[in-house]
Amino acid sequence: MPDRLSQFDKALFGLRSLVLGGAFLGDKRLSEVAVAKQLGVSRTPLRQAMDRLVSEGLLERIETGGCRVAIFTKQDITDAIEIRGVMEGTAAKMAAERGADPLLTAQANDALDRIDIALAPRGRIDFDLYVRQNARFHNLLGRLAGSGLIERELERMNRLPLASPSAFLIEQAGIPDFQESLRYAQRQHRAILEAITNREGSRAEALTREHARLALTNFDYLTKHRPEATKGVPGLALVTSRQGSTTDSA
Amino acid sequence: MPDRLSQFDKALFGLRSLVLGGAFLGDKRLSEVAVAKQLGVSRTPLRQAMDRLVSEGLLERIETGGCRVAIFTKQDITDAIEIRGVMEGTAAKMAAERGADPLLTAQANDALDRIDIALAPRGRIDFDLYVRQNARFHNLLGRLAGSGLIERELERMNRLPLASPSAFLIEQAGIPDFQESLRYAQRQHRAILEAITNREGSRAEALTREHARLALTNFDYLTKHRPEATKGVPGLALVTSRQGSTTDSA
DNA sequence: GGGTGAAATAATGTATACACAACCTCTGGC
DNA sequence: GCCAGAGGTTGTGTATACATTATTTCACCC
Repeated sequence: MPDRLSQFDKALFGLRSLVLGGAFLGDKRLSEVAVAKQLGVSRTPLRQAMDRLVSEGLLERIETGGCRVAIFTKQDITDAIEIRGVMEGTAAKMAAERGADPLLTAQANDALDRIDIALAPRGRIDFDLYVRQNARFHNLLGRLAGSGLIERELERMNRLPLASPSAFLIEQAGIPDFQESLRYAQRQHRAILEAITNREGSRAEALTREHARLALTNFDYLTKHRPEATKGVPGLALVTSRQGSTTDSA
Repeated sequence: MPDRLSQFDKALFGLRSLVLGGAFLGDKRLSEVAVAKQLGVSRTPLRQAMDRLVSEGLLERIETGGCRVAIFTKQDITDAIEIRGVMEGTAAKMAAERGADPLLTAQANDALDRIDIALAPRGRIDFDLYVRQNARFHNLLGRLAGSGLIERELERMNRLPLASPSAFLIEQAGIPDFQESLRYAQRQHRAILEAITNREGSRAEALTREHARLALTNFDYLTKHRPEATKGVPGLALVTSRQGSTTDSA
C-alpha cells in the first residue's frame, strides 16, 4: 500500500473494501456519482478503480454501461483455486528447474521463519502475522519462477478474494483442528521450498498443487458444514447456478 | 470488433496497432497528448486504452507516471508460450472431465471444418481463414472448460502478441514445410477435440500441451535461423537480457 | 570547465462540465 | 383498468480545464 495515497489509490482501496464488505450485493448497478461522493473522490479516478476491479474479476461490466459486483458460483471458486494451484505449481517447477535466485530464496525462507514464529508451539497463534507472511511466501513463489509474466499472473490470481492463499483462513471458521491444519500447511511450505532449492522440479510442482488443495478442502468443509461461514467471507455473493451465454461470433 | 466504434475502441485499436507496428519502440515514454492527437481522440479514452494495454502486458507503467512499450526478452516469450500451454491444457482437461457443452463442441468442430477448407489439399492455402479459425478454436477451448475464470485468463493470454496461438504463423517465415506444419497442427486440433468429446482428461491435457509446443518450436527456429523474421513480428522489442529488481517489502 | 540549483516548461493526475442514451414515471386515451 | 407514448430524470461516455509533479535547461558559482 503506497505511503501517500493518490486519489486513484483512495478510490481503489475504498471501492475494494466496500465491495468486499458486501456493500453493493443486491444492487443492479453501481452508481458512479454516489460511490464517488461516498469515497470523497471524483468520478475519474473512481472509474479507473472500477476498471481495475473489473479486470480483477470483482466487478463485471453491464452491457448497457456501468458495472455491478460479480456473482460467484461455488464452482467459480473451486475453479479459481484449482487454476491457482496449476499456476503456482508451474511457477514452483520453473523455479526448481531454472535455479531460484538465492536472494529471493532467502526471503522466502525468512517468510517461513516468521510463520514459525506466528505458529509458536505454545501460546496463542499470531494469526495476522501468519496471513501476512503466508501471502508474502506465495507472492515470492511467483517471483522465484524468474518470469515476469507468471509473477504478474499469480499476483492477479492471489488478489481474487476467493482463490487467494488466505481466503479461507478464518480463525473462527470452525474447521476442526484448525491450528494443526496451519502447521500442516507450513510443513508443506518448507517441503516446497526445499524441493525448489534441490532443483526437483516435478516434486516442487506436485507439492505446490497439493498445497493449493488445502484451500479446496477448507472451502468444501465450510460450504458443507458451516454455510453461514462462507457468507462471512468478504463480499461473497454465492449462488448455486447462473445462466451462461453460449453465443459465438463465427 | 464492435460495429460502431466508440472513442475508446478507436483509441484501443489505434494504439494497439501503433504499438504493434513498432511506432514507439525507442521512446522513453508515450506522450498522451501527442498520441491522442494522432489518433483523433481525447486523452480520457486514450488513457483507458493505455490502462488496457498495460493489463495486457503490451505497455508497462513507469514509476513516475505514464507508460512505455514493454520490453520482451526471448525468455519472456518462451515463458508465455509455456504458460499458455499449461492453461490451455488445464482447460482441455476440465472440458473433458466435466463434459463439454455440445453447442460449443459443435462450434469447435465447425471451426476445424473451416480450417480444413483453409488447408484445402490442392490449391493455395487460405492463410487468413486459417488464422481466424485457429484463433476461434483456441478461444472455444477456453469456453469448453465451462469456467468463466479460465476462459477470461486464456483470452488474456491469447491477446499477448507473442504467446498467441497465431503469433508465429507467418507464412513468409521460412519455416521448412510450413504448410505441412499447419496440417500437423490441424491433426492435433482434431485429436484434442476428440479426447475432450471422449472425456479423456489426461489425454486432452497432454495433447493440448504438445500442441502449444508448436509455437515454441516455430519461435526457436525463427530466432536461430531467421532472427530477422522475429524482428518482423509486430511490435517485438527483443532484448537478450534485462535487469531485474529483486526488492521485497517484508 | 564542470557541477549544482532554481526556474520554466511540459506532461500527467484529477476534477468538472456537457452531451447523449437509457430508464422510469406519469398522463392520456382506448 | 390497462396500455402506450412522451417527457423528465438519472447516468454514463467524452472532452477539456486546472493543478501538481517531474524533467530539462540555463545560469551562476566554485
